[in-house]
Amino acid sequence: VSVVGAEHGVDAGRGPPSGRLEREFFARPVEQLAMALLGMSVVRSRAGGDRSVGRIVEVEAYGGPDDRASHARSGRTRRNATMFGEPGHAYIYRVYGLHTCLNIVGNAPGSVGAVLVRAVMPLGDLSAIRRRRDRPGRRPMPEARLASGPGNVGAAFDIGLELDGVDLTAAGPLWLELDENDIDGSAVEPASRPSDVMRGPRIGVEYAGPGWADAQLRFALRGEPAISRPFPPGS
DNA sequence: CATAGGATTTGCT
DNA sequence: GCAAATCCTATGC
Repeated sequence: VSVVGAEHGVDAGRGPPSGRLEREFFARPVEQLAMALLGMSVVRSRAGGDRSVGRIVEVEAYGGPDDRASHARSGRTRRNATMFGEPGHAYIYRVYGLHTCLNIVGNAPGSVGAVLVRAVMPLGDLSAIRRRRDRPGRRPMPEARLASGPGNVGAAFDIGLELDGVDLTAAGPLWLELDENDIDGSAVEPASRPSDVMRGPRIGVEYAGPGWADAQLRFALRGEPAISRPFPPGS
């Protein structure tokens, strides 16, 4: 894994080797990619500003036009165009008129898909994240709640629509790493512990109908406090 | 061109 | 537990 990030002020020489995930990592079926993303670090670097880091703990996989729960279900549109592009880019969309959600474009060659990041455990620059999330006059929320839920991920990491299409493998405002700020070492082999991964139906896709609404495409690291909503018993 | 509703969150009842 | 916030995409006439 190549070491990058100096252009954004990252101390690349500290700790174990660390660097952006590269293109090949994303070029696989979204169901696999979703599981592999659990435990990875997401890094948001604002020009001349703060740098926020967190650990991905919950994701959902969305497929191509045949997936009736996916934004791609009606084919390519202006909104979802990024989903149909190259793996390793950020697909960002607005929901309910106010929240922005972060997706990571993946897929095997010739396929379409993306992984929705539903929850992140904040690891770095907590004050910057709290500045964007805590309400003045109200009690600071628990760390695990700061980026719990797809809309909260967008708010906590200052991910706006202008980041739609950003290449996550290139120097820029947003990227992913294997072990950046991995304080306890538990993210070293993110996809190698199936028993530590919970699996269940995706959230908020009832409209998709049988076979798609209940497809087991939601994944989370078992026991993580930042998980947005409970899984069905036995997950 | 009009309109329904959404891969959600929050605060109030 | 429920409804408001809020806007733009998708769809149908």
